[in-house]
Amino acid sequence: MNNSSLNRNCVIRLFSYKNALNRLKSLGFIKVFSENLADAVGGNSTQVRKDFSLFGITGNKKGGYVIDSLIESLNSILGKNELYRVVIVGGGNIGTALRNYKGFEKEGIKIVAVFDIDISKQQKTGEVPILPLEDLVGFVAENKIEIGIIATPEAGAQRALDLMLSAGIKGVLNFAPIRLRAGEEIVVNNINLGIELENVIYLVNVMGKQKGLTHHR
Amino acid sequence: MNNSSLNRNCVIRLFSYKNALNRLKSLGFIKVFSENLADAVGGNSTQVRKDFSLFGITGNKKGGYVIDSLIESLNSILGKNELYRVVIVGGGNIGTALRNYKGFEKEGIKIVAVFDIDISKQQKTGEVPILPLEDLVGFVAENKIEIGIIATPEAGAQRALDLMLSAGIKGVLNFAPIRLRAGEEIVVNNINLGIELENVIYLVNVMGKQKGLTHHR
DNA sequence: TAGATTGTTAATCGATTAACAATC
DNA sequence: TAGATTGTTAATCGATTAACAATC
Repeated sequence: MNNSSLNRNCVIRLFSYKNALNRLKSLGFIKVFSENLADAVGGNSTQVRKDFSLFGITGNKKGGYVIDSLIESLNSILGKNELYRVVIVGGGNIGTALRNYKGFEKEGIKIVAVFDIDISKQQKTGEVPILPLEDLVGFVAENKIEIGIIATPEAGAQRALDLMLSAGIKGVLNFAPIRLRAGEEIVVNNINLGIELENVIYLVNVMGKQKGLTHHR
Repeated sequence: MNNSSLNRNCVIRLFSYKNALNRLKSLGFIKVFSENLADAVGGNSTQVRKDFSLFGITGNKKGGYVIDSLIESLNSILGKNELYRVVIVGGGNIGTALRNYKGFEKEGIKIVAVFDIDISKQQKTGEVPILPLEDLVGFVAENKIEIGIIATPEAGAQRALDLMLSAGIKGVLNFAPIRLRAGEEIVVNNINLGIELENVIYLVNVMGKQKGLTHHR
């Protein structure tokens, strides 16, 4: 664990392994080999073992890995036995979709509130209320929320980040297509939907000329 | 252009440069230095120049780059003077959000139809109709669509991909949290929202111990 | 045991960064 | 010219993969 290769890609792969393991488990499997896991996530078996070894996870020399205990190890490494509460700023298309997205629940992620400047969008009641933006700082501080999602238009994103920061949020997933200015004390992970789609388009165009070039990420 | 470093990250950065340049242009700027561009996308100036050099883009030894011609070069490299038509499979939260997402238009991307198995969601009229899934293959073939988005639940994703493939689609942006089986002849770019958010959570937790570790992607 | 699989070291590969000559 | 900036080569850095000993 003192190893310096605490690498972003590696962590992402750990999450993928965990997802795949849960799927395998629900299919009734008890054990896996590194080879199976590699297939499930589209990697190679050496890398699976290397990733595990980086975090001190070990299996059985011949018998592979016991799924249950592997999931347990991953959960403890990835810090996921708790429920994570998340707020969203921006109640537009993306914000609303994420508010209703079913995929978060089973990962222990709960969207607790959405904030928007547009008063007409307000919904003070309901399981996930939509509140005015000026309530953000108070709400976050009071409920000790650490994670936020920015789903505002480009123009509102920096302000959203600044508010979040001042409220004590420590990590942000940003969907606004702009690079945000932030200090060292906050984690920002950017998803730019336009760029992701354009990237597919570009690769398709390149593929027209060169042969074969499957791209999985 | 015969250089083999035709690298995914590099292409993504080219898209970012283009976005930043459009922004700078709309602010009235005429020229940029590699240093400015690096700031705008959060990179470093050597990398900017290296990326350009890989694609044969040159500037002026002292005067930096003229924004207009730089945008033009990038557009021709990234293949973006055309309008790209895209279909979505899955009319749930994500699919609907993407259908209405404003950010695509200015990138020359147009969502032309959404397909869903749920008949009750159908909307045959309107600018972006929601059609039954069985119309997908015919529609795509007839309109020569090359790019698709999968926004179905996990269970429907592989079928969606197979249908798209058989209809002649060549590139897919996949939001279903599952690794799809596809041949060499199709580009698949996966976005797993759960994993992206979990990654933020993980980094925040790690940051609690280690100091500073801003993460921008 | 023989075969299969893990865990790790060493080699390779690729991407980023530093250094610097060219030149406006 | 002197200073600043580009474009590119070489060095570094990090991540992936290959090889293989350990062993169940």
